[in-house]
Amino acid sequence: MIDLKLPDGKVINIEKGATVLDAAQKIGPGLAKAALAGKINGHLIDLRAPVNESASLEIVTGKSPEAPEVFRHSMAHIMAEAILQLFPEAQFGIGPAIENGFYYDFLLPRALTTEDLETVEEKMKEVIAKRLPFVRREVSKEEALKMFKELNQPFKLELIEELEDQTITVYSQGKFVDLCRGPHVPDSGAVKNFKLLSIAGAYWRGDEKRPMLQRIYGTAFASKEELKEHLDRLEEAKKRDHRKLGKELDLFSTQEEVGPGLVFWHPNGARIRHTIETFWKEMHYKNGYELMYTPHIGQSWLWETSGHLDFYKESMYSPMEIDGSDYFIKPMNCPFHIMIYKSKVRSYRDLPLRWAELGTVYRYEKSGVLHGLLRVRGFTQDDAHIICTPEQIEDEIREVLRFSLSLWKAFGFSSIKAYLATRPAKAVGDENRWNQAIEALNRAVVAEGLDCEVDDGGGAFYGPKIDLKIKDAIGREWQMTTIQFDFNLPERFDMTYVGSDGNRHRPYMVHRALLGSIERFFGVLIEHYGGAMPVWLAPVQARVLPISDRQADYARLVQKQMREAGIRVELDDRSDKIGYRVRQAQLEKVPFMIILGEQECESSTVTVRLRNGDNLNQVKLEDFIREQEWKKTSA
RNA sequence: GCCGGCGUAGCUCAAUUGGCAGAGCAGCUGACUUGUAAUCAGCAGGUUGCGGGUUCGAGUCCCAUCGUCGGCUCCA
Repeated sequence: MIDLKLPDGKVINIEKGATVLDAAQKIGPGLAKAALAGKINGHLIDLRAPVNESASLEIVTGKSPEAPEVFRHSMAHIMAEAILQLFPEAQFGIGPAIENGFYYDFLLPRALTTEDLETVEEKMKEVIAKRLPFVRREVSKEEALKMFKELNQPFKLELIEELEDQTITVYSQGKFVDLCRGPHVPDSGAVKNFKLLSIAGAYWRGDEKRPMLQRIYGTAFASKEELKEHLDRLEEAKKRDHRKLGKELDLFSTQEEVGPGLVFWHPNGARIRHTIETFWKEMHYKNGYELMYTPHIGQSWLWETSGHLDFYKESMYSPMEIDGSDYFIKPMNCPFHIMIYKSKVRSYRDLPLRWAELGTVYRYEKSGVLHGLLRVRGFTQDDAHIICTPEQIEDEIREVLRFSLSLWKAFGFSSIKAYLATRPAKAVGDENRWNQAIEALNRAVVAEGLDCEVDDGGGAFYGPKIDLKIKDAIGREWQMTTIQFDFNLPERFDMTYVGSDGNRHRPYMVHRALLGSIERFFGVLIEHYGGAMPVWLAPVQARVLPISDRQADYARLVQKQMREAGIRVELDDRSDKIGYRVRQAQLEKVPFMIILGEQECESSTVTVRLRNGDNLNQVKLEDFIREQEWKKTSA
């Protein structure tokens, strides 16, 4: 007999070699029925796996946090079996569980269509109905190689050959056999709430030189309700798509005749951008930054010195020749800021320098990766460089982080997580500096009470960094802020300052972009608010709607007063019915509709319709103006 | 860049097996003077992304190209 310690502290005894399912049975038949897998000493294992020694045991049910990974992975196998039935000659790549779902990569004799998804789904339902057991087997490496050779599965052979272990586990259900570590649900009937979502091309092992496989993405959840919730979320995301809203609200466009990835800001979008940038500039001045403007192009010397022409050239636009010299359009602002730094001798008394610029850069992005405002070829970074002494670095980092958080709060984002990336194997800069930098980043995160994940060795070769990911209104994470040390450029450009000892020293340099780029930020902002911008950002904050011509004079007076109060206000006195004009303002997501009829005219008041349909009935205009936040003041 | 889908009026979308390119909204003109998400009538709007080809005939089929969408990859 062996002891199994349960999560609640209780200990049960089972026979050595009994299965997890036996143990679950012993705890309770209800639990055994709901069980999907087990967890022995923290490791996920099959329900039918034998337990040979005393350990801690947890039964994984549909409600466990580990469950989705297990049943989604099983779902991928079920899909693979469906594909095998439809295409007996199919070759299989990999099929893992992913966030919210699963996928599997196949090499098939023909391209799949969206109709095929339904066929595959039907087949999967058949497989599920059969409740085929997932059978785990351990075989020797040679045996495995022989097995998958017979099955004509070259991708699997490649994977097996790379495995170090001499014992290989394979899982099978029905006719489908797969190389797999497991665990899986006990049988194919254990999970049925799924939907196939899309087909996509995917290179074998992500390598563009290897064959392109066809990937099917699907989603699966423990309950019908959760599945529906997820599908609704996808639907909601579609509604909020910034490309759709950008067109509907006339915010921006890209134009085929001009070039992909180049953004046109229409008047409405430009209004919002202007408001964002004005606020951003005020905030920077208040937080001790200086603002700068630098050129858009520079001679090749600059990019040779910075190293960009060595390792970033494929992302840069080709040079243009001017008076016999090559000029490149800038993909980054840093070399220009450095040139300002180097324009005179700097003393330790001048530091820290906080230099910011809304700098527009151009990068060549592969055509296939362009995406609305989120991935473009020309964009404006809200860039800054902090140049300081070693003694100042800690305070500076803390300050940047604090500043960043205050900016996010102002724009209505509160859920933020930090990701710290440390020194990779190949890196420049001496280790002391790296350590000091990482320390500073670490302490700043702690001081601000941020959740932080550490990516050990995930930093760039030139320095460690902190990225901030923000969560939007429907729970999606976006990587926006980056705070990045650079031990490379100060060396390459030989940046120095004169210390109190009269000697020259190398300053620290930190790149940081808080919003990231204005374009990308705008895209995220649109999706976060579903196009209904908060009042201070709305391109049109209020629209005055007189019921008939008889209120025309009063309407003009109201408009004038609001305009003089600094409000972006429009008058819509067209001879259409009020319902029509309300509808239009509503579709344009104007925050306030100022309705003026006979009654308002007589009582010298206004009635305000809000975007949510609520009314402020016959209020005094001054009171209404006073009570709203028309402009965000930089705190 | 690669794999696959899509591209018809400013927008959203129709157009049997290849057989006269159409509707709603938006726009313009006029009437209506209106109380909270669409008043009515009329007018105008197109080289079906661009270029080739097959065919008596192409929005529809084929090739190429551009753009876009879903992914892969990249994001020093």
